[in-house]
Order: sequence, then structure tokens, then C-alpha cells
Amino acid sequence: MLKITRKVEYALIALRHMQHSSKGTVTSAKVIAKQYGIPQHLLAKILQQMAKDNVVKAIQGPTGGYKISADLHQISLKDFFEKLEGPLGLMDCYSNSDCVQMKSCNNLTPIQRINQNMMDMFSNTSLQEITQ
Amino acid sequence: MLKITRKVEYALIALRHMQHSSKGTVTSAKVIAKQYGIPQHLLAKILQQMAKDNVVKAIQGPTGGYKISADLHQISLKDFFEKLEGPLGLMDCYSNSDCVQMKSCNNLTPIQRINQNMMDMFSNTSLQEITQ
DNA sequence: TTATATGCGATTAATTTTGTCGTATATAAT
DNA sequence: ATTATATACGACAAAATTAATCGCATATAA
Repeated sequence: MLKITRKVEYALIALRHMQHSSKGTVTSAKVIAKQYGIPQHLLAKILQQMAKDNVVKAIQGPTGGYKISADLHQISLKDFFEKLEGPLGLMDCYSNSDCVQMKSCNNLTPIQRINQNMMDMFSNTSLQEITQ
Repeated sequence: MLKITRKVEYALIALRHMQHSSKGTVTSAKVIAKQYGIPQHLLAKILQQMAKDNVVKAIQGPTGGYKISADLHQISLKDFFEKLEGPLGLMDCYSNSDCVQMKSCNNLTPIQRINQNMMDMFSNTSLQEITQ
């Protein structure tokens, strides 16, 4: 419980790798996958999703690959996580209001506080800080 | 991702319920399960585990049930969660050191910081605060 | 003695996560 | 032009985790 998925783990690894290679360089999914022992096809899909989200830019063809296209200072971890995994929250009821236990559940407010603290942390941390 | 399991959700609901009933009262798993729409057998097992962990005390036989036996001020969320779900951590590598990507993984330290912040939050919050 | 509670292991079901496969398209290099 | 290598993307499958059920045992109040 409370785990980050491999999907975002892999995304962060890839971002960090690109962040550390010379500026303007293009890196293929294959290279990154091999270096970190990530299933290549899986990483490719993740990078494709990041491309759609305008975090990276994809260059096709041989010698193609990806490079960071966004200003990572401007993207919070919260936004990044949500782009990849959908709404965050310690419990489903924070993103989805059709919980049948809603009316009788007694710990919404207390856990809500913790949830808020976590969200704040993720909102106040930029991708740049993670990948630097 | 980053979700609390129903198991601890149910545990917190039960604790909170007991915390709010008159002191010394014994509450059966059945009563709580019905009130909050929780599968009865499942809640019973969770309460049994909490009994083993000395958070609640079990009273057997008809009119039996559970009551809080620990000082909830003295139990941190972190300890409570770990009792129920095992080691916490945003990534497995924080609890388990045999990750094959260990040597090449590049985001240990940055994520580590966030992880530490979360753990601190859970350590600095008592069960009492949640269930009050 | 009976009814009702906990105790506990085994099993199943459901859900989520993780990974694979196949095929199409783009494009640099030869 | 052809080839090799990259991304693009949907469908599928495998694995892992979480959630829930079942059955039987024991305790005990009524």
C-alpha cells in the first residue's frame, strides 16, 4: 500500500536520465531500457504517453528517440503523477463520490487532513527537483 | 497508486466507531460491519489482527466483541499501518534491498526525500488524531 | 444446551499492475 | 528505392496484490 507504481518509477528514471545527458540529445527508449533493466516495450509506451502530455518530445525514425521538451520546474509531481496515473488520493472517495459507505463512513475528515498534506507535498515539489 | 487499502480503512472506521461509543463498551464486529457496510467476516479478521497487536481487546462469547485497549495517543499512524500492512515506503527498494536495478537506478535519493517526508508525517500523527 | 461471539486457516474472486505481441508508420542511412 | 531502426498504439496475457468468502473450532453468556 502507498506505493508508487513502476510506471511512474520508470518515467522518473527516464526523465532523470535525459536530464543528465547533454542538452538537445535524443535518447531512444531502447537505450534507457537496457541501461536500467526496464522492459523496453513498456518504457516505450510510457515515453509515448509523456510525449502526449508534452513532457517530452518524440523524434521518429532511426537515430530517433525522446528528449525533454517541458520546463521541469513548471511541472509539479502532483500534476505529473496524475497525468500518468489519474487522480491521486489515499482513498478512492476523494476522487470519486459514489462510495456507498459515504454517509456512514466516519473517517473522511481525519484522513482527509493527511491526504491534503500529501497532496501539498506533491504539489510543492517540481519534477526538476526529483530529476536533478 | 498511493492508496490506503480497505483493510486499514476498515480498521480506522472500526477504531473510530469504538472511540466514540461510551467508554468500556464492547462492540461486536457484526454491529460495526452492518453500520458501515463492511463485509462482516473481513472486518472480524481485521479486528482479530488488531487484538493480536494489542490495539483492541477481544471479549469472546455472546455479548462479546472488541474494545480499544491501547492508548491511541501512543501509537503513530506509521506503526499502525505497518502492523497491518507491513513495511511502508513509496517504492519497494526502501524496505527490501535486493532490487536488481539498484546499482543503475538513478532516482533513489530524490524520491527518498519525499518518502522520508511521508514517513515523518505518518510518524508524527497519532491514531488518536485520526479517530478522534 | 443453545445461541452468539471470536479465532483462524484455506480458498476464491476481483482488481490492479506489469509486461508482451503484433502491426503500422516515420525517417535516416545506404 | 530499400533497409534498418525508431516511435505509435491497440489488444492481449501474465502476475501480483487486494478483497471477500467459507468452514470449522473455541469461548461463554443466557
